[in-house]
Amino acid sequence: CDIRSLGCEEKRELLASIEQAVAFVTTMIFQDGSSQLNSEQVLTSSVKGVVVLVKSQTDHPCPHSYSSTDYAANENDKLIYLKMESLSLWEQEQQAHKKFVWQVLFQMLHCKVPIICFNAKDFLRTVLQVYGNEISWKQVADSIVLDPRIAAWLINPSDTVPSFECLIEKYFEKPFSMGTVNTDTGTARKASHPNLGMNLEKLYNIMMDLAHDLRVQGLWKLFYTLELPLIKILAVMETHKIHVNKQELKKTSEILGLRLKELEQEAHQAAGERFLLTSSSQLREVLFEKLKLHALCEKLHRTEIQQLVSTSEVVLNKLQDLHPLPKIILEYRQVHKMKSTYVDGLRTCMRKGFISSTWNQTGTVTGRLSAKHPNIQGISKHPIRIMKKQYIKGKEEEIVTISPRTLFVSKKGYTFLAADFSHIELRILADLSSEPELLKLFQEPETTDIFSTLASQW
DNA sequence: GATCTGACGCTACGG
DNA sequence: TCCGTAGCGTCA
Repeated sequence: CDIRSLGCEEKRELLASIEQAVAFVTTMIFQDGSSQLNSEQVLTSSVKGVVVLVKSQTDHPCPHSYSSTDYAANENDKLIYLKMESLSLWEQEQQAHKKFVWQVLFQMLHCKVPIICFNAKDFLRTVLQVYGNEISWKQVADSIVLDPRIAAWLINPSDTVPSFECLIEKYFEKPFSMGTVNTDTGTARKASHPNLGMNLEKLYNIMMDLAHDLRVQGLWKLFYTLELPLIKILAVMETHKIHVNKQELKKTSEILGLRLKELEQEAHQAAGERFLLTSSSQLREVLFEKLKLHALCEKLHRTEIQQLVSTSEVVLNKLQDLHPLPKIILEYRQVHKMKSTYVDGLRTCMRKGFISSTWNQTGTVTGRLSAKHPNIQGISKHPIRIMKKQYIKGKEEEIVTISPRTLFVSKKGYTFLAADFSHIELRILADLSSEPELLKLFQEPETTDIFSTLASQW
């Protein structure tokens, strides 16, 4: 039911049944009619509302006891729709509706019953954003959330983007066709999701099966104590914004652009022809077919796929003394990377002077996190120094230092703090193994680089 | 002719 | 030292 149509008494009943629920299965619905269960996640489309399947106490004490193909819904289960978009209706009515939706969500988040959601992080972040004034992140952090996608990834980490359809195929044996979503009319209502209730029911069963598999594989503790709490942490992180120095960014982009033009001219002069400096194949032609520099240097690294002589940093370093061009290219690449990725790239990620990365919990095969837009884990540590030509009297040129990390500005009254354990895995290994040589290494305070010391001994 | 897509090359990060 | 990420770029 759409909760807007409920009377006072029915609302009370709904809250009561939420109190009694054994689980919630949720998905967000977007303006274009798609849901979180659709594989083509359209993050550009804004959120319309949330559909919740409220699972009541079933007659089956153990959810694993029935087969995966049996996804008949319990008739006591309730399917509710919480509208979240704000339309220009009567102000008062809207406020009342928003308040009741919040009551429902608040109760769901607090009743110590699992909320099952495919891509739970996006759901929690949206709740935090919509109800930012009424809710503290601590309240979200207290909730119990299960995400089938993360469970599936933990079982098979090389499958980094398991879609809902893939999970269905896997856990319901035979291929399954998603309910066709009415996208051609912009007014797709709940009626255009005839299968949504069934899909949520399936999602519930999939989660039960995945939970079973996790236990069998000894991964449950990892899932429950590490991956699940992390969902909420990442959701909160994504609602926080980092201020970026916009003026400095613009100024830096211009300085770098000027330097690139200078370097391009120098390169063309050194090469004796015009060519595209950013094209490795054109550079390869100049260096090795025209100038034949590879003849003067043995054992040059080749490219991975085509096995051509590489123009990588390693190779250019070796060619430095043979010709002026390699050195120019090296500087060009350094400056170009700085401009395209850390300055202009950062600017495209900015909204109103701020950035906030998107964190992917299931994006790697090694268990690590990854970040994008911007990839905050990949911002260069090292400042670069460039010559800035200044046409001011008495000052021919000056050296400007550009360090990408200083472009991020902490909130007023706050400061960025970086904290990290030192060689923690190796310390744990030393402790657990009691290996004498390893222990000795940590007891010697003068050891500067423990990895190279260790490598030399191994 | 303009635009999109996948393959490939290069380079930053952390560990 | 090498691996696995993200991102920018060219080219067919």
